[in-house]
Parts: sequence; structure tokens; C-alpha cells
Amino acid sequence: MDYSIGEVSKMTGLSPSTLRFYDKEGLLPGLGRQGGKRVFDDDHVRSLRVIECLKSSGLEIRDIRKFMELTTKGSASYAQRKTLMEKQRAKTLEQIDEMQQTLAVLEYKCWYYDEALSRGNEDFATDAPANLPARGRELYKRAFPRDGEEGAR
Amino acid sequence: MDYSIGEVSKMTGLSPSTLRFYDKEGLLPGLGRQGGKRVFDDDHVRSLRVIECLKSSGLEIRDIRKFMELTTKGSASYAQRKTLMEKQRAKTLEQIDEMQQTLAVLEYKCWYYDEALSRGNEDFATDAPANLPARGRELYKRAFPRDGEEGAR
DNA sequence: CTCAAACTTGAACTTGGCTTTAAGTCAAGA
DNA sequence: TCTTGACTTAAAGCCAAGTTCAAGTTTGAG
Repeated sequence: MDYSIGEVSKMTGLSPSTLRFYDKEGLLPGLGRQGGKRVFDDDHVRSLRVIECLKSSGLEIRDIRKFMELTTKGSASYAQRKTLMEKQRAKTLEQIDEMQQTLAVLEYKCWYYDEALSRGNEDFATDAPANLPARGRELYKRAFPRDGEEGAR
Repeated sequence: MDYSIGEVSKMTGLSPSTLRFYDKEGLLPGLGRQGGKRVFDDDHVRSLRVIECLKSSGLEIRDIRKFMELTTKGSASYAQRKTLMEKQRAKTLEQIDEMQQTLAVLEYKCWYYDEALSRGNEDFATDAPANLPARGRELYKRAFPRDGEEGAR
């Protein structure tokens, strides 16, 4: 099945100009034309899904291009492609860890402002986590695990 | 305790120019000077930790500035600050979900290239997930949950 | 007093990833 | 035949978040 750039745009959520940009950057090797117009097929749409995934794992366009070039080399590049996927998997796991840490801080802050709101002041947090209520101390420990004493506003 | 820009740079991992940039952008309200030089204290260092957190939750500099302005308004802004933290918490949860989805695709791809490498070809994945080995079908389902048939290279 | 290290400023520059613009082509339908 | 909508190109523009630059100031040691 073949698609126009507009159809692929709707299928992937990427704008036509982004698709042209990706093509120009070499992310869609072997993309053909008919009457000057780009003709996409299901393989291209699948490639775009992988591109999106590599992008969210932190790969830059030029590195995605290198990967797409590898896919044109068939079985000769399996090992390199596998290595790249493993590297991105590891990076993604690290990123998830960092987001969990960010989340812990935000949960503490949500509790903190909830508490401040119901008390009318932030005095409960002077010298935090020392004189914090149990719930707050718990959240604080998760948010700032490597932190002995001191206040946190 | 007071610190120079260089000390704070080492404490936070942010470059001196980034700290000057943050100051210029209003992210450190009330930052003082002595002899023309910026003087940071522990509160500023704590603010920088929160700034980092808001940044990784997806807030832009201008919105972080708005938040820091709120913190200068004391108890009058508790409700707004709480609302903002809750919004960022929700955003962060969504981001973690997306990263898990990305991870699932990468895990499938790791398996895929491992398999391709040991077989010497990708024929096992023609019409995936149909004729995939059990392990592969499992990973495929997690990677592409809303996907009935068709191959995936 | 002199020197080096660390700081100051405003302005220009960089990077990545698109998006916009301008001018033109192509195919289908009235 | 004319119009309309979707497409084409190259080049320029945009944005966020810093970074770099050039020129000057402050501070403490020797």
C-alpha cells in the first residue's frame, strides 16, 4: 500500500514539513517519487515509528540517520544495530530513573504546599526534615535521599 | 553560609554562565551582590534544586520565573504554587508512561536484532507478530499494543 | 605595587529541530 | 480550460537554552 505525504502525516502525527525535513536529513533512505511527489509505503510508516522511538530515547537526527543507513546494509549490520538498541535501552532506563527522582521531589512539594495552605504558613518546614510530620519526612527522604539536615523551601 | 558563583557552580553542577543566565532571567529573585559580585546563600542553592526539578518536569524558563515570583509573595501564593506542583506531577507521570512505551519498543528491537544475529536473517519477522516465537510475540505486544497484524522491521 | 584568579557586563553566537516563505508543478473535476 | 488542493524546492526564519567573547573590575597573596 502506498501513501502520499499528507496521508502519512495523518497516520503518524508528524507534519508534512517534518516529513520532508526527515527525508532531506536522510532518515528515510530509499523513499521514492512518482511525478516528483514522494511515495511512502508501510515500511516507511514503520520506520517513522522507530524514528520516533529513537528520538524519545535521546538520539539526535544525525545518529538516527546513521542507524537508518545501517538498515540498508542488511545482515552485515545486525550486530551494530543491536548494540545501538541496547545502548538506547540503557539510556532510557536511566532517564526513567531520573524522572522518578523528579517525581519524588514534586510529590514532596505537593504535600508541602498542601500543608502550608492548611496551616497558613511554612513554619513546620523550618529545619526540615527534622520537625516534619511523619508523612512529610517520608516524602522528604524520597525526594532528597542524599541529604542529612537543613531546611528546604 | 554564603557562596561565590564558582562555589555554587561546583555544588550544583551548573556552569557559572548558566547561573548568570538564570539570574538575568529572574530565576533567583533577591540574589544580592557584594563589591559587584553575586552572593549566594543556602536558600539559593535549594532554589536551584527546585529549578532543576521543574525544568526536568518540562517547565520553561519563563514559567519557572513566574513560580519564583510566587515564592516571593508568601502565604498569598500557596494555592497557586500547589496547583503548579500538581500540574507538573501529572505531566511527569505522563512522561514516565511515554518513556515506558519507548522502552518497550527498544526491548523488542533488542530481542529482534539478537534473533536476527543468531539466524543470519530477518525472515522470522515477516508478517510479525504472526509467526514470531513466543518471547518475540510477547515483547511485540508490549511494544505495539494497538496493532493487529503486519510486519515490523 | 603587581599579579593572577575569579569575578563582572552586554552582545553576539551556537545548536537542534523544526517551520515558514516564496515561487512553482501536477492531477482531477466542473 | 480553468480552478483547486496537494504537492515540490531551496532558503530563510524561529525558538529555547544556554555559551562564548571582549573588555573591564575586584580581591588577596607576595
